[in-house]
Amino acid sequence: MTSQPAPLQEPTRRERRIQRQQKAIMDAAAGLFAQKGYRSTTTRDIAEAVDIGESTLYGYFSGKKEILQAILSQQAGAVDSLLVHLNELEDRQSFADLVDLLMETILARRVYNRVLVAEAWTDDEILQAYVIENWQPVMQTLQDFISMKTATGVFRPLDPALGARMIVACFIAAILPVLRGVESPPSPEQRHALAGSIVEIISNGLYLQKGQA
Amino acid sequence: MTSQPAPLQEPTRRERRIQRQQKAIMDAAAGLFAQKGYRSTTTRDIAEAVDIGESTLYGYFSGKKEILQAILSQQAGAVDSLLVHLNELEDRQSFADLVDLLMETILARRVYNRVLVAEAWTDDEILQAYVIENWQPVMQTLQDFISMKTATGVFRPLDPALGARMIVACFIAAILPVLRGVESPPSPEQRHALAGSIVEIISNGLYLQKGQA
Amino acid sequence: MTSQPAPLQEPTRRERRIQRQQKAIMDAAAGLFAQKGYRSTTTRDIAEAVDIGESTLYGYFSGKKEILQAILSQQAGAVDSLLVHLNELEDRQSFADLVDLLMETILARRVYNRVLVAEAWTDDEILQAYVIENWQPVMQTLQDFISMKTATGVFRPLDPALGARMIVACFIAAILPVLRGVESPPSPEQRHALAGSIVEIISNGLYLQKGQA
Amino acid sequence: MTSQPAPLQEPTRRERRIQRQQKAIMDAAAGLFAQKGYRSTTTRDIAEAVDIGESTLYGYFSGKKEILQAILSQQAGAVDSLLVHLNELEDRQSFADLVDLLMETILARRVYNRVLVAEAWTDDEILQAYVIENWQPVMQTLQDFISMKTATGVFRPLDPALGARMIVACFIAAILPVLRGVESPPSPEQRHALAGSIVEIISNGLYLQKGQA
DNA sequence: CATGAATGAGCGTTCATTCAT
DNA sequence: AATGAATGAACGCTCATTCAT
Repeated sequence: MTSQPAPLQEPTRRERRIQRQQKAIMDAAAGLFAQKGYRSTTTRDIAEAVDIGESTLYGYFSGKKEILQAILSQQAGAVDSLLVHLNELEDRQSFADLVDLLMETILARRVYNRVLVAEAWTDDEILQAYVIENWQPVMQTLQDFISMKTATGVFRPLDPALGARMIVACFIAAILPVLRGVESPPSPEQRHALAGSIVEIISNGLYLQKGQA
Repeated sequence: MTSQPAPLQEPTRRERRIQRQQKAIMDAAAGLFAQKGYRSTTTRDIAEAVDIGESTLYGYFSGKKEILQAILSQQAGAVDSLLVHLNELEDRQSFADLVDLLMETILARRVYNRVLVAEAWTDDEILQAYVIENWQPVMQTLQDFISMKTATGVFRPLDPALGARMIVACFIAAILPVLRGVESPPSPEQRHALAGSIVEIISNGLYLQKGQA
Repeated sequence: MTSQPAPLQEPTRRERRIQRQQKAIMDAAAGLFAQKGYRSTTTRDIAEAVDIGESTLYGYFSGKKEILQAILSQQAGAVDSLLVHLNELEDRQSFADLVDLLMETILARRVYNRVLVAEAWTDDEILQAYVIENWQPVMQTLQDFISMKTATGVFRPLDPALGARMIVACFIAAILPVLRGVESPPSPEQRHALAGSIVEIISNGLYLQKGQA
Repeated sequence: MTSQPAPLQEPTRRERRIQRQQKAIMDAAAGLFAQKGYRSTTTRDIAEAVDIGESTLYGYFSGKKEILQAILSQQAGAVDSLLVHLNELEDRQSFADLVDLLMETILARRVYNRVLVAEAWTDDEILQAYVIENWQPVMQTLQDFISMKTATGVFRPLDPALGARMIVACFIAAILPVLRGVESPPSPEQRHALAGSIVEIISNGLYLQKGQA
């Protein structure tokens, strides 16, 4: 008895405090991983950045590797939510809005994504589990969209896989310096304009078409 | 005849043997750096890959870091040679040939380039010294080309910097899996066809133009 | 009473434990440095002598070199305190007491001083920073004392610098085997008698003077 | 047959060349050992100083340690020759000449002696084999001399061992900076004058004696 | 729950010595 | 006889992790 309150669902207080601390550790660690790489970042670096004792980290994560995995996992959900919008992609949905959303999604957690790129670049398991696994549905949806457009004579005949890759490449290239950490993220307005330009290029190419004035 | 004194060029025998050994070390190291990252690759790993004693490495390089720098430096010359072709880029020179050459250049040392990307992603000095320094002239030339085409009404009005970035992004995206090490390099024929497709897309876009049939 | 807040001086508990451990490391290291020399003593040797892990050393000193410097620095303060007595050196203060004090001071940290001699013998910076720097004032005071005695006709005419050096040489020679580690240190009584004999010789020489009987 | 000339005593030509090379190595090594210590001097350092290949050293000495021992052994003979003069030490032989000779002997090979002091200070075997072994006869002779003088009423009553140590201490102290390498060696005239001063002090002390004017 | 202290495993590097040429 | 090349052994030091408090 002794007035034990709410024995079942208790994600309250202590639980939240733990999650807040975990997020603080992940943010600090991600910043360091992005700057110096996972391997060159020491647990001492992380602990100092969060201003806690080095061994306190082990109360929130089972080790350095788990901190990395927690950071990498963060992106999975975010990309999933994209699928909803992608599946609705029809003519009435402008490309620009989609690209804008993709860029916004990636930039929202740009530090986490920078870490993801760094690690996936040298680690096959991470590439598979956190990149291919998450982006495969996106690429597939894009390919299906292209196939449909090609079949209906809207798009020129082209390899859907290559087309999908080009689309993604173009908008990622546009934000690469931000992702890499050498440029500031664009304002929503800038980003929107950028998305428009990219879609213009990818849709109609560099060459001026006749009749476009 | 027989008494050829050869007084000048004397990089013979021993010199060549040293350079051969240095290349063997660099190749082995690059493979390991690409797989596990520079930091996670130990000098013991490298020595075992070349099948020499760990301390023998130090007869050819002053340290682990110097091996990395030798690998990174390799690319500088290759990119320089591109500029010659870029500067000749006129109407009569097809885009496709240029893109083909760019891809060939990058893929020729694809393992070295994979290491370069990995390190430049987390190290600002390497990014500056080995990427920006080398690619800036290439990007500038591309921008100038685009500006010229835009001014003469051949290209649509667009930001030359963005256009240049799109061009590079498209062909790099096409070979990214090879660079990353998860796909085999294309045959020259495949590569040539790929270059054609990329140029087609980047030139005229995804949409089928009227009058193109 | 009991509510003593002690707001200022707080080198308590942990601070003292750290200093105790540092001293234990310094003592063990000094013994090894004295026996085998600094260069031939490994950090593993020191750690084993203190019975701690090798890496634990680095929690108390930043490296092997810092352990040496801590040992060398120890003597500075001790020599400084001598100056007080030296400056009071007048007729009423017997030479013997001064020499006794000098010997006691040196022998109190004889192992540290043995290390100091060893390193100063081959390292100019250490010679300057830890020997000349500390002993210069002592030598100067002795020279001033001799000059004064010479001027007043008590001492024979002689080079004060040479005289000072002879004084120091004689008492150091007397304790050299102890400093070197091949003899046990003398008891206070033995040391006192030794000081008397040395002063007798340095004062009146080996020759029996007329009228001394 | 084959006209083999002089099969027995053949310390000619080749033998002498070997000895000349050995001496060159010993001199270079002694200079380095004196500056940086035996342990901190590498075989590469020595080889470079003699301008030969590192492995060539092993044609003249069996290893680094043997070079050191050859250097240390050099002094043995020199000290032995002193004994002849010491044994002739009588009244008619002035102290000053003896001290002058001692100083000259030590300074003649001052670099070798600096190495000897350095190594004997931390190595008991070297102390025994190269210092005590060589200097014991000298000390003994001095003690016998003092005992005789004391018995005949010329010297004051004193411990012969202490007296002998004082004598040696005084003249070594006078040349210590030269031995250490921070002062240039004195000219023969300077050395002679120095010897006179030292003998004056050690004989009659610092105090002005009555009747000495 | 937080942490200072401790540490084993392993890192990059040096060096005296050997050996084929 | 001379040496460039090679290397095992060992060095000083770092760090992710554990544990007593």
